[in-house]
Amino acid sequence: MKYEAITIKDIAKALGLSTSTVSRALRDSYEISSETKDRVLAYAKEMNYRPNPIALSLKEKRSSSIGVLVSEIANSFFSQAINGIESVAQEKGYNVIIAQSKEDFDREVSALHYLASRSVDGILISVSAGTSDFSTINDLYLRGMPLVSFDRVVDHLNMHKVKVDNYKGGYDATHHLIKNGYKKIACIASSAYLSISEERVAGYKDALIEKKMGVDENLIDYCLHSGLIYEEVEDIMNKLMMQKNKPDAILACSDKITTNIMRYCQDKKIKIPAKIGLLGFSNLDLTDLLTPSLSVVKQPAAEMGRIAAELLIKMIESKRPTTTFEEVILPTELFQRASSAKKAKP
Amino acid sequence: MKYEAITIKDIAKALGLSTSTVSRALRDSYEISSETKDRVLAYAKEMNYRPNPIALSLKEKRSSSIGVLVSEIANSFFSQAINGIESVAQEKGYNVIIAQSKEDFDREVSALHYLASRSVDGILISVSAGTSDFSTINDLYLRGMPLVSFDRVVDHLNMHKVKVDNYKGGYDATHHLIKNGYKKIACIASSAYLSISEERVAGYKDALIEKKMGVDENLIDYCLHSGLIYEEVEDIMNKLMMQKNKPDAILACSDKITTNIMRYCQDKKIKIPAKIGLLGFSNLDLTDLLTPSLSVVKQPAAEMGRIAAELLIKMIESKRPTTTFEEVILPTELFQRASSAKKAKP
DNA sequence: TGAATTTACGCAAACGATACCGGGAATTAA
DNA sequence: TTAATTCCCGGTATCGTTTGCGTAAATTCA
Repeated sequence: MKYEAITIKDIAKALGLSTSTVSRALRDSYEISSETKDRVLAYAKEMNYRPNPIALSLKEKRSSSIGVLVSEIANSFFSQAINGIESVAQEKGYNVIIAQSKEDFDREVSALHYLASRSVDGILISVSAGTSDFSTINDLYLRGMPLVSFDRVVDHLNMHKVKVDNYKGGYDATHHLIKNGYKKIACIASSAYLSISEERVAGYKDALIEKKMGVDENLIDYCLHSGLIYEEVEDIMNKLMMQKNKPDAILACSDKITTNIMRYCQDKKIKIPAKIGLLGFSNLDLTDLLTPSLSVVKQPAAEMGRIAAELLIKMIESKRPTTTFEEVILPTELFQRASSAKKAKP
Repeated sequence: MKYEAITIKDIAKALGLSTSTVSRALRDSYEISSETKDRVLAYAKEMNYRPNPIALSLKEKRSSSIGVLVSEIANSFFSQAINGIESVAQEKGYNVIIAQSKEDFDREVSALHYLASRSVDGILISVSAGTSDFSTINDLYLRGMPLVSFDRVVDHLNMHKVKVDNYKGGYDATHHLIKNGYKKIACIASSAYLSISEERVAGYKDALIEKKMGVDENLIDYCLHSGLIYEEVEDIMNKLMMQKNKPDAILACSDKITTNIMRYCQDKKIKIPAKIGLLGFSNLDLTDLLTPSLSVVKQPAAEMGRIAAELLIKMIESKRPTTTFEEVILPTELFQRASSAKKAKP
């Protein structure tokens, strides 16, 4: 069943004019008499005429829509980011088309191809945790597709980047744990492919080194799927808790990892923070209401989305190809709560 | 800056063929010799040819995209629903274009017009809490736009509906509270305009009446913005806690209302469930980890999204106009946890 | 009055792809 | 040898819109 709507041709036929006259009348061209304009406008309004955006897209070679590729929509960070993106897009007259990679490289590539085949004017991308090959993205860049990466940016590619200060986020979080008396701090990061993992871990390491605490590689681990699967976190936690140098605190570097650790500790009846301190990167709204209330590093998700969307639309609407790329770095925010409370002196 | 891509014309010119021949070769028509097909296919592959979806849309009068209108993307229920929608759409070759109304009627109308002007083949809609006038939706229906409403459905309009058994959800929740010894159960619902509010409240009332507990209208209140704004919930809670017939339990009928009540009780140091029991509709992942763990009525959000998307795509792809409309009703699930624990005998 | 402008509109091409129609060349049948 | 097929392929209209160009009619100017 089709949704049939009135076209410029219908108006032309009804009023005995040519399509060009109608088109110009609707665009208020100076070469159309005011009487004709009035007739056309009145009829168009009466028939509720709306220009066909697809025909316009074909003509103008632009679709007025932007693609957003994230790993998982049902993730508080990304849904907040999309919220920001949508608000900017709506304001500037762009559609937002969303796609999710589910942290899978193949799905990411096919989603990119799908979006890229000229159905969007630009793409906002946060790469999947499973992605180590960026040739598809680079191909798009080389072919002139406006791209902006956010959160999980790709360091060595030429494009605008919007991210948080992951190094400082990791550093501050670790520093806070140290200050609160934790001695053996483990770090569970997302996929090692991601620069955000690298940076957060670097901040973690430097905080330890600065306090002369030494870095134990056995206390550092990575989740290929960013903790999306519980078992992934479970395995790492089992390994960590079995080893001789057992941690007394954990820095979790993504939302799902953080909450899955909480779930693990609840299952295994490991008391937080008595047995183990916990501090995680998270954008969930309710972390303050959790048991125990969760210390988190929060990212300004909606703002990242807004800034990324603005950069992208600026690129799309620019006459000349963009040659210099910005890297916008926003601050993270540390919320100190019960899950990383000061450790009782032994 | 534009993203230039190869067209069928370029291939035709390069190989000394006509566009029609190239088109047929690409579609594997029988009237093209296998040599020509091979040449075309090889060249197309080499040049990474992809058909222009916009040109196709114009020709076929379909855009292969569906619009989704929700009140707020950064809401666990809707992001889970969108997740389900996206997975079905992706599978069937449709783009998903999202728009949010922010619970505002005007934004809803303009978003609908935006989506409707032939840039989508159909629309999935969950109406905003501020909507009492459904003429825009009805206009779209009359003009043949395929529409499916989900969650917040519109009762008196002709369209497929996918929802949960709100009545039973409200009834079961209230029954559970009664069974656990609560005597004065308040109910805070979303906008009174929404049928989900009406149905949940009806279930609540019937459960009370069945136990001969009587319905006190002073214990029932509505949030025009579905609890999106904290102050809205704060005002209602203040009113409830001030009045002489103070409730000893609350049934909260939406995600944001539930969590904002928890926040309120934490602020005001009102102990849950000692001072007041709490049970809410919610789709958050972490309700089991909250303090206290939160009793909830959960909706199968992703499944609702999937079913709604399937119904919509079936409608879009149907040759004849849809005349009979389905109403799919899914069960809710009640999770009994600490926030509504059995009341100690006084 | 005749020429030069201006006014107000129509024609047709273009965007990329598809499909109907038609036709030349090669093959087969008579 | 000629007519009838079959095989391949090209021309062109079409989708809805914009826009450069052309051109009658109306107006202005000399």
